[in-house]
Amino acid sequence: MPETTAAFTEHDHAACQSKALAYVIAQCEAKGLRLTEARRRVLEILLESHTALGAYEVLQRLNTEGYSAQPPIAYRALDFLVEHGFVHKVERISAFVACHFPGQCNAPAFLICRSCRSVAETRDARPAEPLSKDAAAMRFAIEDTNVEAEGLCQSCQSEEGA
Amino acid sequence: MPETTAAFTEHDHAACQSKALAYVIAQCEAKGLRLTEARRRVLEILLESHTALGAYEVLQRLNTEGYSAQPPIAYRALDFLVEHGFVHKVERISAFVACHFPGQCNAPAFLICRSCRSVAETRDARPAEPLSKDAAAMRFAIEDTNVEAEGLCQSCQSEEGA
DNA sequence: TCGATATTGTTATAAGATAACATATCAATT
DNA sequence: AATTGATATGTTATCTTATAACAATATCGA
Repeated sequence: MPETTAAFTEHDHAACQSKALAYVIAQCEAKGLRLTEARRRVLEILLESHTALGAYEVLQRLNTEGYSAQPPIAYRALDFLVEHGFVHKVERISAFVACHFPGQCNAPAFLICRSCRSVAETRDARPAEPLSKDAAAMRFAIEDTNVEAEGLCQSCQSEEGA
Repeated sequence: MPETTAAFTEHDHAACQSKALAYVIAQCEAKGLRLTEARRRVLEILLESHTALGAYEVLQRLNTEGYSAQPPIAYRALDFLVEHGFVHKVERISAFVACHFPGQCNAPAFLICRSCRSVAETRDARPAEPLSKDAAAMRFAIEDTNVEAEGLCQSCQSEEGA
């Protein structure tokens, strides 16, 4: 298996989930960040799967779970989680996915299935490197990058063919 | 100069513009595509600068130029132009920028200035390659990619420092 | 000219995101 | 424990981005 998340492969998801959560808890303690209830719930919702969820989907989940909330609650929690690298925003589909490379995720890249919205995150790719060479040449100061590929995962390819 | 557009460097923009327009016209003739008035106007608006414009900014430009239109007009024209590779959508800022590498633009990558919204497009970078290796390993079929870096261009860095 | 296809015009609304401000909680110090 | 400054939440309203739906029109080949 390449150095990617297990999004499109079988794996022990319970372990995957609890490892990521434990990492976030530890990081928050170490850095004095407050993993409040809203933030933690949002993170847990995202950790349940390797699927990207829109802010309003997260919000709906919060509401059905008895945490009655308005949009800003979800967006603020997501902003916090994204800011600290615990969650990534997948720009292409305006959705959010939990980071599954706790502590090893500098420049994430994503494979996004347009059918099931599963998102695989890769960490060995260094896709923005040629870009940084060009950036340096024109004195452009890169602050953040997005690398996203959309397509069909294996199982959704089968279903389309069916 | 690296193989990027001249967005952040001085250049003969009139030539830049007319070359791109001529290419689109030729391509449309060759492929039997219809470069209608709305589509052409939208393209010309985007070609005026290396700045990315939101759909509603384009729409406003259309309206001030006497082409009274509602949002779908702009979105349809943009969809057409994007579909055929004449314009790119910069997902990170939900905005559109004309392609300045007529005919040589397979997997574009962008440097986006968060201050002036100028967008430089590079074509020599092949940033999605490591990603495609991973994709192949998990039988993920990539259909389209985005590579975007946000930051500050040289002149906006100077201004922030001032 | 007919008919199929593609495009435009228009209204309405869906979906995504944030501004603004009041209230509450936390945590460090007195 | 009380004070206080900073941080986070609750809530309303609104803004921005994008599309659904359908009628009217234009284009092009048979």
